[in-house]
Amino acid sequence: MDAIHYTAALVRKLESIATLTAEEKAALLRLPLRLKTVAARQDIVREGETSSECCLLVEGFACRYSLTAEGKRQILSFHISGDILDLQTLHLETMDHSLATLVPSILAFIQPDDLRTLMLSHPNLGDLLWRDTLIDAAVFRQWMVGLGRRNAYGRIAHVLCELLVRLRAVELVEDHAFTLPVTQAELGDAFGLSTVHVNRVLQDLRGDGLITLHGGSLKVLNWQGLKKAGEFDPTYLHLVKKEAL
Amino acid sequence: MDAIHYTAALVRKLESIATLTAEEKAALLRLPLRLKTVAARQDIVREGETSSECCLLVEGFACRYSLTAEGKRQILSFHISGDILDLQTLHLETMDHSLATLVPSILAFIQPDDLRTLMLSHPNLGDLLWRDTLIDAAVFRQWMVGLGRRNAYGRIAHVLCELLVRLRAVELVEDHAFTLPVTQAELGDAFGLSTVHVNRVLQDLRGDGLITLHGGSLKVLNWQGLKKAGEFDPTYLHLVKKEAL
DNA sequence: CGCGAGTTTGAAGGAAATCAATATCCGTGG
DNA sequence: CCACGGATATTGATTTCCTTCAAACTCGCG
Repeated sequence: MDAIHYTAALVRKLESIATLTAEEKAALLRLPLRLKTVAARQDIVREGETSSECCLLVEGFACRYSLTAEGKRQILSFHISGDILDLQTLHLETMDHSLATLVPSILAFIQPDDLRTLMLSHPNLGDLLWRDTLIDAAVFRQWMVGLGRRNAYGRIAHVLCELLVRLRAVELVEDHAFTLPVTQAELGDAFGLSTVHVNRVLQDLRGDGLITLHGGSLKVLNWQGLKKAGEFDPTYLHLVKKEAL
Repeated sequence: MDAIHYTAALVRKLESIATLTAEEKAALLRLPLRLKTVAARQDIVREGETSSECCLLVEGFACRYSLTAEGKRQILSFHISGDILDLQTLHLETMDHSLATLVPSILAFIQPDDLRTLMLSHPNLGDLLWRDTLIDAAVFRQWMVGLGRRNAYGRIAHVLCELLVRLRAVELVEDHAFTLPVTQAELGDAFGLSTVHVNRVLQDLRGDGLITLHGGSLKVLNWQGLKKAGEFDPTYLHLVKKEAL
């Protein structure tokens, strides 16, 4: 990340879901931030806590998760550069789930009051943040469809599509390839699958010539095929620029 | 529903998640409404449509759902009296899922502009509506945990707990009993289960003395047991009055 | 080189789906 | 008031997808 403006990631992300005026961009860039670098696999906020700041993921990869009584983990969403992780602290007191980094990341904490001031002076930005939380909810719903009604192959294909489109919207995709810094165990936690089965499904996806995946880098070889396998329709992401898909 | 104020259901619901001033209540009750009665199992809005009004469920039962390519349905949430069904039309253009009634219902349509005017004059109500959409998202997340990490028995137990608590918050529960106007097929669509399996799980729940269910009426016999079976913790509903649970 | 996290493979077991049939409920009209 | 018909619920038998357990393998790294 170039050093100039850490909120640039946020601007770029918000521009992917709406159009900003120059003044709005400037106001976003003026937001006071408290920066923090965090190692991989560290909790950012934990279920039950009352977090007093909103957290912007400037660079890195994070996830939202919840633990069941037996200690099983369900990952609820993945987050990328520019995502505001806990906008909900603006309106809800206690966290009903946890947030954690997946790789070493740069976080920027924003005072809720600064955000409120910003929204008062720029109502459109307030609407835009609300829009962003609604899109998050749409992503949850789409995952629910996968968990409830798609088999493992379709579920994994679907999220890979989702990640490709979201990452491309913030210009983190090059030549249909992106970094997926997630272990197979974590993929399993995200889709309610065992590590073993995730592994087998990934092999199928490779065998069917849809993707390659090694180290943390994923490349989509057959975008049409992957979309079809995951029944992926990007409408729910409500991006302004429709992708050439 | 007593005829006086159809928005009373909304006031009661919002009061379950926050405290309202007298003036705020009055402003809500002044909202212009277009009323409509709808038969059971009718779509209210369909995926892909652009809905131009916000829909308040005054009385009845509704659900949110999505269809996969093979025609499988995933129910995403259940809605009860007082719920605003598509607040998202305020900020998102196209519906990424559908809404339907489950029983004959009374709907009240509100013009987004009326809502916007209301929020301008009463910023707290705007915050409150935002809070409501955040709570909806929390409910989605909780269902995801169920779909991904709980077995059929736990999933069903969990939603029954959720419905009891939500219905009690709007005073629709008497003596641990409420109407659950949902077929076993619909429960299956909600939890990613087959009708057959839902049936077997319900028998287990009955056999374990946790509930009775006949016709559309459900009674919780053993609340502690049901909560335990569903690992239910009502925190995520963010209700103001904590229940005596 | 050797260690450990992550990945891969094999075999066996289980939760839930599917298929198929029967039973029950409930509203409607005779 | 009862008989009928369609929707819903129940039951049994079989199959499938995925889990669990256990072990071996690979790769990056100190």
